[in-house]
Amino acid sequence: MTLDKTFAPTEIEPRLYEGWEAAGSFAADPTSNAQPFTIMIPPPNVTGSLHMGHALTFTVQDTLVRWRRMQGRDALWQPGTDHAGIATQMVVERLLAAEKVDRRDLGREKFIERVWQWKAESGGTITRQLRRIGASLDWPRERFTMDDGLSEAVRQVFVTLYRQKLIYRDRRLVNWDPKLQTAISDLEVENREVKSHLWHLRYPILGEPGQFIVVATTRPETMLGDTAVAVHPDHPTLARLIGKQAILPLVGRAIPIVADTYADPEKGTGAVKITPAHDFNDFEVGRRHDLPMPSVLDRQARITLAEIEGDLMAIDGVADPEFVRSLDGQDRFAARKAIVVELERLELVETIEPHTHQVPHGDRGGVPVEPLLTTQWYCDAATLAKPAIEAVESGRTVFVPKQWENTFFAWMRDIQPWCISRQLWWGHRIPAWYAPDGTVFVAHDEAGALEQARAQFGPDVVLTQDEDVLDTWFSSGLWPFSTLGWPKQTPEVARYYPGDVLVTGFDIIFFWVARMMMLGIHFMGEVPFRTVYIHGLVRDERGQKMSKSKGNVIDPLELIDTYGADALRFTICALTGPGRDVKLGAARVQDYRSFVTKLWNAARFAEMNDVRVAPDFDPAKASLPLTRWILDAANTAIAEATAALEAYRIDEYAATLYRFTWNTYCDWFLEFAKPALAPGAPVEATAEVRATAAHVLGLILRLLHPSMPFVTEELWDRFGYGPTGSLIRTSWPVAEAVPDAAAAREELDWVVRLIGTVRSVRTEMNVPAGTTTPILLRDATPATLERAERWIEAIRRLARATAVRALTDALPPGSAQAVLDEATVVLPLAGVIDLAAERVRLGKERDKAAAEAQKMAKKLENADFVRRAPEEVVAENRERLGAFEAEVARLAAALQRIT
RNA sequence: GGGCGCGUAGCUCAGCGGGAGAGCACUACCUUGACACGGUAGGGGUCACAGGUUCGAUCCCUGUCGCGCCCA
Repeated sequence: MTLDKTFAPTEIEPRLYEGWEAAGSFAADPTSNAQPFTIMIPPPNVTGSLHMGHALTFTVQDTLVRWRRMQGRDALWQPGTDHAGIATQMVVERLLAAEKVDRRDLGREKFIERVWQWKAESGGTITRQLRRIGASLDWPRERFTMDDGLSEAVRQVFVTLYRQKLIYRDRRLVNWDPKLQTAISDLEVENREVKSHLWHLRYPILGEPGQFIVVATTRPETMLGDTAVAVHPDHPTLARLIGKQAILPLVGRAIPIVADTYADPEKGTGAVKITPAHDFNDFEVGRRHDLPMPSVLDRQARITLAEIEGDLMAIDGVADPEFVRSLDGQDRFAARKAIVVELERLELVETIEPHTHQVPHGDRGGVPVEPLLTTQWYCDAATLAKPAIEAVESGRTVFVPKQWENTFFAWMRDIQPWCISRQLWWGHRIPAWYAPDGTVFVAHDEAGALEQARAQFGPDVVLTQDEDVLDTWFSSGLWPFSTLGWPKQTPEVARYYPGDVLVTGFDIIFFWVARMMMLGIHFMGEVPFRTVYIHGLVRDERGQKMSKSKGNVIDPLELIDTYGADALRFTICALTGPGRDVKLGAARVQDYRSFVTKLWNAARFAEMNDVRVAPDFDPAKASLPLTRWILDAANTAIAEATAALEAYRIDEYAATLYRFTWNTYCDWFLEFAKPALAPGAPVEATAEVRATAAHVLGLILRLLHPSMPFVTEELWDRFGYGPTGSLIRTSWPVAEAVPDAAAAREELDWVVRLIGTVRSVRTEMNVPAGTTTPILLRDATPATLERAERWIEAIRRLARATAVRALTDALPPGSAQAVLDEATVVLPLAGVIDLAAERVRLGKERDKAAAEAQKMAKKLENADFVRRAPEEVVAENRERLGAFEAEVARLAAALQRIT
């Protein structure tokens, strides 16, 4: 079975993964008696390919799932993808554009066919890539948000909420993306800083020739739709104009000057133009003052005059219908320029100041959104939010880290109606049908709508289905139960809802977590998950966000190709602190690849030394200090690793195992084991050491498996710990009592400190590595001397010693000395070391110990400290004072001997 | 403007009331039969700053400065 010199992930990983998948190792078992453990995958977009953010979130999820599965839980990690309405439609439209086809020419039905075709051909990219990082998803359960079953869930939810009046149609301002020509929700709008101007425009006062009210605006092109000018009621100079009328330049219409606190006297000129149909604040002002709300921009954000045609009039030097008509059909930015030029010509521009402000942009289309007055479907989020808020307040769902609950609350407590209709083709079509007179019927299908129509109208009428589709997040919001078969009452729904933990980034707390909470509670009567674990974002090594435009994007698949999936996964685990972004570059992954290699080489060493699995090995029967010591240390590692995972401290879990594997098992245990494994060692000791080495290596493989599934499974197989591919289902280790652990710890601790002390002195005194010396112990107790004798082989190897024995005579000339507990360690190095340097070194050691002792003494002299500090703290300080004082004395004596 | 988070060794971060830590990087030595993707040892920090609470503060409180993010 000889292990290769190095671990070759590219060859081994696919084979292992296929083996697991074929064997059904990832499968949940609804018939099992085990306690379920459920994680719903945040469904990646079907258009997606694996990026570092995915690598982070899926590594964390897989680590948790594999761990719980090993603990014997019936783990369900539910896979699937999201149809991603806008994103997918854009991908297919681009493909069509390459064929010089517009989707409108193709027609809705044909277009949707094309999307499905695209999905069949290219939609599997992300799921293939998930396999590359080792994600143990239960693939036969894979779902897609547009599957029949999930679509049925969507219709069921829509119809139910409609009947409960929690979904309704409303005509109000909506965020309109003129590029994609669809409404979008508040969340899909991102404010971007834009350098522009603030135009101060003069609106003539009606009946007061030569008098103007000056309004400041960032959007002169919307002035055609102005229906008022607002000033603050308490404005010192402008308030007198309230109740008068202004003449809207260019249009010629008279508009009222109204009092409204929305006009901030400190900002701009103190007067603002009110365009209710094209600004959210103005819309509210318009409602308060019952103003007309003409739209002057169409769905492509071009000027349209249809609603103001009748208002146009010619006023010399102020308004010119011909000019206004020339704007019809012009793009909003072209119109802005033209209007400013015309107003300047009319001397109606007072000033133009440079102005930087936040402009809302569509997150997908990337162009400024246009508030537009349209009829859309809305969901009454405020009502649904209440129980969701309550669930988090009462702790039925807990956020980790907890501070994200504040973010959740802040948004949920001020939640706005959720615009759920989209003017797209790819998505869940809204199950609403209209009679010729506009009456709307909401039903599961057309037959249901017809039935309702017959009941209302008597004779059959022709119904047309709503053209719009639902916001993608509407179906994602049902994911925790729609994937389980709901609305059917499947065993899965009963068993795997609610889920245990949702793992995701903070960027979709609003988009997704909040919606799942609202809809899950409403339809299932219970929260969709007990814990929401929020991790950070992946950034590049310098902490910058990865973006294509910056060119700092790292491809996780390339990292996997170069370093292996285990190295990438362990790196992610090690760097994922709570509430911290993960700064990750190839260099880091390379660093942690060394750990994978280290593990591999430790296993090779074991193999070469005939370390074999001993099936009947019992830690409780370990007799040697060395084996008891490493078994005890393993128990500590098991406890720490388990506690870390329970607390979602993936970084601590990784650090604990890194330390235990490398520093404890490799650096000390295997080194100490070498004498016992060497030829000529006592047979019984050799057997116990071998069996223990195998046992603890097995523990390490089990403990590391959740984060490094491939290399651990490979070694598990090669060593024959179990059948091929069985580690994934092997039980998670639990601590097992070790006889006399404290004594073993004390013994090994001393040996480690002795070797460390000797090594330190040798290096500091520049003793050549090849030089060996006896180690002489002065003032050592008989117990110490016996201990040294027991470990003579290890001490020889690790401390470059020829022998260890008591020193009863005078100090040999040219010796180096160090203090270890009650003893002084003496290394006779005549002719090798510089005695003057040794004197300096010992002096420094003594001063250091003396400084510590003095610190302790000073503390203990403080009566307040002795009186008020806890007893054990005072006792500890006394003890340390004693130890330091003894050390100072011994060092001083050592110094004395050479002077 | 409101809120959240962060400022600890050159870098990345852990610790968060009683002895300043890890990994990487660095320096020196070591090609010793698992591993140079290695071993051993070492240097390096007024724990952002200023107050306060406390017997005691990197840790708790207040303020200041700097950085990042979210919301308006």
